[in-house]
Amino acid sequence: MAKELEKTYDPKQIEERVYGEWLKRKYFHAEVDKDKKPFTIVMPPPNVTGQLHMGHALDNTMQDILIRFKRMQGYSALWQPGTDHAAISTEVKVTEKLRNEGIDKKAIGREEFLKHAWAWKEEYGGRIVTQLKKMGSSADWDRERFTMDEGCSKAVNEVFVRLYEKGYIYKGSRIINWCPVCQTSISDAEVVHEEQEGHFWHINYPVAGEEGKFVEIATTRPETLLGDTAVAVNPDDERYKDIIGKTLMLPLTDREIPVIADEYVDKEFGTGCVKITPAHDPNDFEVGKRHDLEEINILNDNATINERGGKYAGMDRYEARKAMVEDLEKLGLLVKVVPHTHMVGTHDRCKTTVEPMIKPQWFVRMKEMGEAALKEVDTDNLNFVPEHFDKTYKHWLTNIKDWCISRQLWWGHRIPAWYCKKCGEITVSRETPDACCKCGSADIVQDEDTLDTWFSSALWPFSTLGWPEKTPELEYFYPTDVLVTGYDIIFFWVVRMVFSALEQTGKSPFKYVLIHGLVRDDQGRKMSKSLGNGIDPLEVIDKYGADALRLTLITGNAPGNDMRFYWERVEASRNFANKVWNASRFIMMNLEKAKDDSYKADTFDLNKLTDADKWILSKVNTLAKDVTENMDKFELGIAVDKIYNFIWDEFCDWYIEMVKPRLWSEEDETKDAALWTLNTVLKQALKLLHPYMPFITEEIFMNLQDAEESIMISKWPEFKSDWVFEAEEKAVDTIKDAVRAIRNVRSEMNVPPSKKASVYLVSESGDIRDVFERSKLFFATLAYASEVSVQSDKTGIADDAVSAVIHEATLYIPLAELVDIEKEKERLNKELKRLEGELKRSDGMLGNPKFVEKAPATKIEEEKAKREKYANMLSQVKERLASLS
RNA sequence: GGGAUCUUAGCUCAGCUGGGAGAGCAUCUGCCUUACAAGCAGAGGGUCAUAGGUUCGAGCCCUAUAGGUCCCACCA
Repeated sequence: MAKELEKTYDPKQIEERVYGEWLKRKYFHAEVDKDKKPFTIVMPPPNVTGQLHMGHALDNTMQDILIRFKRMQGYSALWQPGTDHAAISTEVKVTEKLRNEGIDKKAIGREEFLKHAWAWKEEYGGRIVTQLKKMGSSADWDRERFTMDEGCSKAVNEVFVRLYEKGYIYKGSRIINWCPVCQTSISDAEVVHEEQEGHFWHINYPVAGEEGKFVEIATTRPETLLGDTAVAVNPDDERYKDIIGKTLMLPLTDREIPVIADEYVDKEFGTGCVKITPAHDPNDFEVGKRHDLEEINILNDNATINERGGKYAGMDRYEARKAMVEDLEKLGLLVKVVPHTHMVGTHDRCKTTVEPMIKPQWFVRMKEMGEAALKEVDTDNLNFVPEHFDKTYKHWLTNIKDWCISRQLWWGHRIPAWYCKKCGEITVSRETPDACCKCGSADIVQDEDTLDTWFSSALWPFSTLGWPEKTPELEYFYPTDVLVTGYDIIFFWVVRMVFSALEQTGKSPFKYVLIHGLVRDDQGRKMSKSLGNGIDPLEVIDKYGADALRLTLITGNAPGNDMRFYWERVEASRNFANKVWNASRFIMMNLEKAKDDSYKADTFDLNKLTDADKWILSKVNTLAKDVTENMDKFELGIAVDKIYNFIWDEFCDWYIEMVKPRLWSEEDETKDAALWTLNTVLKQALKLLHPYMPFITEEIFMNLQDAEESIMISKWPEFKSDWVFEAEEKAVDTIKDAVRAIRNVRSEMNVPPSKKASVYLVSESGDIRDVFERSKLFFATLAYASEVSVQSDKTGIADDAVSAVIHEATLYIPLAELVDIEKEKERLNKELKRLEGELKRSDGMLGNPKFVEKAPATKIEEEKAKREKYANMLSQVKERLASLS
């Protein structure tokens, strides 16, 4: 059975082999199984063209932990994976690639371009999935989906048609955000506002027919002057009351524009006069609607000035700005230029400054669906973890505007709308129609635009399960249980999934939204390509193993909080893996030497266990309960911290050390109990650790035992009432106290471990004496004692022995040659002071009538017990001091 | 302008419903003790941002202040 294991854990040799084995045995695959309860997580689909980064690593680790946990608990646990077509970024990449090959996108046309795009997808689409596998992700790859596959596309069309028929999708000419580089409209969510250093140009607009009279306006974008169709002032502004209704000569043009009054204008800001450009500013657009102003578009799609711009036509927007400012100065109309920092909208993909433009686009009406989504989060059907993120969600939904869903791209779901060339009617249809729905003409042409990527991702939780078909999967696995994602895409994605699911399926798509933060660099900066400070998860895996990376990402982190990445932390994780490895190695070595197989018994006579065995069994039992509870609350950081402490401190540093003398001895009659306990507790601990560190736990588990075929599908440890041993826990805790007290004393006296000494334990309590009597063997080892004498008084102990006091007992170590009486007194006095302090605190509480009156009885009892303990220890210390002087 | 969140040991962070301040790393002191030096044993180090308040009791709840971070927002 157990074979020889290397002295240090080497993940490289193991991870690929173990993962391959899991795949081969189909452990990741979840089926509809009426005998089991379903548990479902849908993976946020990474971009097909993307590469694994720390964000994915964290996101996927958390999901994998939850899915492995639930799988072991006996659920039919489905982790539904897939990838996203990522419209803009893929289109940009493919276009770039073609350009490098000397191919012009527009020249080859839509059909041909899409062939290239699909080829690109085929080539790179698998990369991210391969990388996710290296993390140990146990997703059901047999069910892998793609947002543009047949089923998802069908769902997209279905939703589009339904919303259109309901009047929730409409086409309209509105002011939208236009990216001049990507040459497409983008939604509000895709615009990021960046602070930029700019200028305020103060310009005089001459009043028509009144020589020498001007209205001074201030603008940050002077080039938009060409599209001005009014100047607005506040109706209550006394300064400008007299010019309302007058006409101004628009400089650099031959147009005249009116002065209008509108509440929108802030009297305090700028000059109090605002130029109105309805075609290139969202506010001005609104003002224009109110005052019925002409909308003059002065820009081409690539942000050069169009034919309406006269002499500036053809210039780029910034060139035109410069030229116009110069011309205004020549005309003496430029009053001043003031430096001004302001927020400028940029496209989140390419960082280009967006240009507001009026364009015919498709929109989703958000009012009703937004309200439904808003209400849902107040029910138990939808919960954020941590809870406060529901505020972010609500805040966004409260201020939501209609969603612009059309994109002037080729890569994506083409809008299922056809225009009739004859009558102009729009036909919206699930399948390509033969004729216009109104006049029957076959002369129809499909809308050129595609849908926003998020339109299809919004359907992901149910489209991947077969919706709109009523599949068994949809019936069984939907609604899903948990969505794991970063707080940065709550508005992009979570909100849209919720309202889409509510509208289409009548249910919230998931019960919990587990939010995590960002993985930052060691200086707390966001990892980014431009800074070059990103750390490649694959490099971490290569150097330290996937388990170490996973542990690092989970340890010491609370839901929703950002974390910093330190190589030192990965090292610490790796060290833990090695610790687990070596402890297991030690145990297996000893199991091999066992005379019989009784340690394998599922039912072992617990009466044969010693105090130490019962203590650790009781501890691992409590651990199972604590870990399960915390994982149920999504407190993965707390759960893994408890496992770590149990394994390293309690199991390795204490229990294994306690049993060593029994294992060394040939004829110890409790040896089989020790072996059974080591084996049992290790298996329990490995199982609890498995979701966090799947590879190493599997590798050890497979070497350790042959009863179960894999730790992945083994049974999750449950709390067992017959593994509760309170008395033994207390007894061993007392011994640990004694051991620590002795080690402390020895360390302070600089006694090396090699120097053994006799230890005397003196206690008036028969129970305490029994405890030490029973555990004498390991107590002696841990306390570096040559021999241990348990007695009820100080008979036979030298007066100058070093001593240590614990509750209800005093320990003596006669180390005459080493003892410095003064130093010993000093130590005891320090202890005296500490105990007096504790006693004072305790007396203060118990002496407070209000505390005794109002505090819960258990608290008071607890405090009384403490007081008694300290009083007892204090008197021992005093006695000891007295005997020394 | 609105909102969220943070301020705890030298560093990075835990601390769940209020009941004697924790971890990892770093530092210092001993140890090559037959699983592990990627280890073992021990130690030092914190008026929990500040000021009030509620409470028998506050790192935790309330209010204000200071500083940091993030998100949203149409101030030209």
